Amino acid sequence: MARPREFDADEALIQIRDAFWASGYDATSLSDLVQATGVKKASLYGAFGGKQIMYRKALVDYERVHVQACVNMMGELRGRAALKALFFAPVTAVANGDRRGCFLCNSSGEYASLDEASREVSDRGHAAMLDAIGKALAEIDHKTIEPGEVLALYVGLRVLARSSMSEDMLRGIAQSAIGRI
Amino acid sequence: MARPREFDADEALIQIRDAFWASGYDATSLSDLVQATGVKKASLYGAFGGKQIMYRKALVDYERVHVQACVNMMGELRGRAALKALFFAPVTAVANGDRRGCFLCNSSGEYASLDEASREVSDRGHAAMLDAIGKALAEIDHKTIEPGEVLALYVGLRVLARSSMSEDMLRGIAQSAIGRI
DNA sequence: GTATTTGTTGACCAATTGGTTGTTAATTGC
DNA sequence: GCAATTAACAACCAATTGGTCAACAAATAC
Repeated sequence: MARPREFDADEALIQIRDAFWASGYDATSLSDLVQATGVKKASLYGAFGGKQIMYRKALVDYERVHVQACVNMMGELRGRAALKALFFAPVTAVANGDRRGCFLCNSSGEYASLDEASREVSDRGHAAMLDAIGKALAEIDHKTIEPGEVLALYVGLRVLARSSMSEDMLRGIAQSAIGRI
Repeated sequence: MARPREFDADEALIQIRDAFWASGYDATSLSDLVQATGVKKASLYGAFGGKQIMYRKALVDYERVHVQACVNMMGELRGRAALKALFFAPVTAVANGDRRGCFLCNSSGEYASLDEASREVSDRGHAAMLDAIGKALAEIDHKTIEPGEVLALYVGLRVLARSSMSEDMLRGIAQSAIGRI
């Protein structure tokens, strides 16, 4: 009963998510988002709302797609294989030229710049990761290692992948980590 | 033979460093720096140069003071005690209400926003940490754990300390980590 | 005291920031 | 065909961004 939208909002949200993922909240301007989506600013506002809302929706989308994929993958592989896949994901990402790290981990780094709603999404994502890690650890009957330690290692790998750390070094870390579990 | 500066440049750099440390490069504006230092913008430019230069000098100062302090501390404690201190530093910081994390770790997260000179400082700082960690590991005759794994754990702890992770959880991670070395 | 040098200051700069609004253009129900 | 609804778009908004400049002020050398 009204004029239909000319762009795919889901597709635009993916571009928005990738832009925030690569550069973070503050370093990504509205013009960056306009360029990334090919959608005019006012239309972006009409479809999503303000910048903070776009960021939150981008984070939710990342949680729904990537965090869920990670959790599902770990649930299928189970145990040590699941943790191995978790540690090597950052390595293969860098091997493919992807140094964006993990959007969730990045959001922790700029937690202070986020609004309350985005913080909750970030916290929820971490909780989901912790849960999947805890299950994998239980499957290999590990009691001395905290799930949080595995998460911290993963976050550290992802953050270091954003800097200049070499693929080989990252792989060495992942191998060392999985060898000690 | 010329008019003397009315403010202490070293003191101002500390305020600038703390501002960047807390909020990162993009989220810290010139007005933030003016407010933090109490020095007018043009004087700041006269003493330091542009924003990027101020960030780089702040990072260098962090490296000179905090990274060096960490490296020295580890050199004195040696071995397992050094690594224990490394892992518990983020916990005590949060216990004192300090969730700024590690300026060096934060710079990795916004590596893409930095200029080449700042990246080099960041890399150099990581190398110094790796070196100190490697020495501590050698002192306890540890061959199966990569120094990079310890660094990744530390970075992960520091990044998670910037989000809402509880002090207790961080302490649990630190205890788990030191218990497995 | 004057020249020189350099710090301080506030005004000023163009560009960009996130965000809004009024007009026009599609679409459906009737 | 017309009313209702909503998208698209350009123009516009105040505020802020990083950065500069010219006038003035303080110190020393001579």
